[in-house]
Amino acid sequence: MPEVVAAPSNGDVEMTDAPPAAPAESTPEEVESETLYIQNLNEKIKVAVMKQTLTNLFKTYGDVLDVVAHSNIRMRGQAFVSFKSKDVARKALKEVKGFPLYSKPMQVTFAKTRSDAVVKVLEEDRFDEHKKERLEHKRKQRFDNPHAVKARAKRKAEKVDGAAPVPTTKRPNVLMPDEYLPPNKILFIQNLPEDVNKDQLTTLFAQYPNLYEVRLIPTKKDIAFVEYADEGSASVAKDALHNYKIDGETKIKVTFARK
DNA sequence: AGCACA
Repeated sequence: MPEVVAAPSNGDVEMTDAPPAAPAESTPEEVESETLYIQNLNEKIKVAVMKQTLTNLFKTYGDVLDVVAHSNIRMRGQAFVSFKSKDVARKALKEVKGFPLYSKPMQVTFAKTRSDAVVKVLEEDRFDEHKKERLEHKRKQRFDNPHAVKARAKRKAEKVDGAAPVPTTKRPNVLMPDEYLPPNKILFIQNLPEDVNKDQLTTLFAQYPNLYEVRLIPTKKDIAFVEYADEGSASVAKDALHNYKIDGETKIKVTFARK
């Protein structure tokens, strides 16, 4: 379970001098929403963990009403994060866009449709109606699915041709906290007491299967690297030993190492 | 790439 974590940026507030005049040609001016649609999420991360992480990350901008994510083919790598207002969503979008969560820069836009959670809070009386409509719409989509898919693919293809190269490289404004690193068979141990030795650590980490090697850093006595045979084994040990009180008092920090 | 909410 990820811990509470620093916001991705220093929270600089920008004035919203909205330029409503000419919709930039290749930028089909997005309609704002209380909900953000996030893409390019690391698909190795289990959805429960991802949802928890997103909640923690986004609550620094305002109350998070809901986070929806699915692991099926069509929906994996994506999530919907709902706030109580568009203002909050807009601010969050600006600051979080391009932020590398679990090593993958998040792609953030406004969601196309209204979330149940938002309707529930903003217009509770219409909630049932909203849900009815939504499900109705879903039924229809399913029905004429094959056509829709083809038409969509075609439009996409055309669009790609004339489109300007997408500026995929947005430099993150902050360094990724350890907790957001993707799984790795190597663990990074921090906050070790000065006097631990290799044997102690080996004994500790060998409680969990497939330990491969423990490496101490001669010059930095409070950190170490612990390697397992595979990511799964490393992950088990990490979950078990993160915040473990190694000498009865100092909690060690165990995260995946950076690649 | 992919816009959901049992």
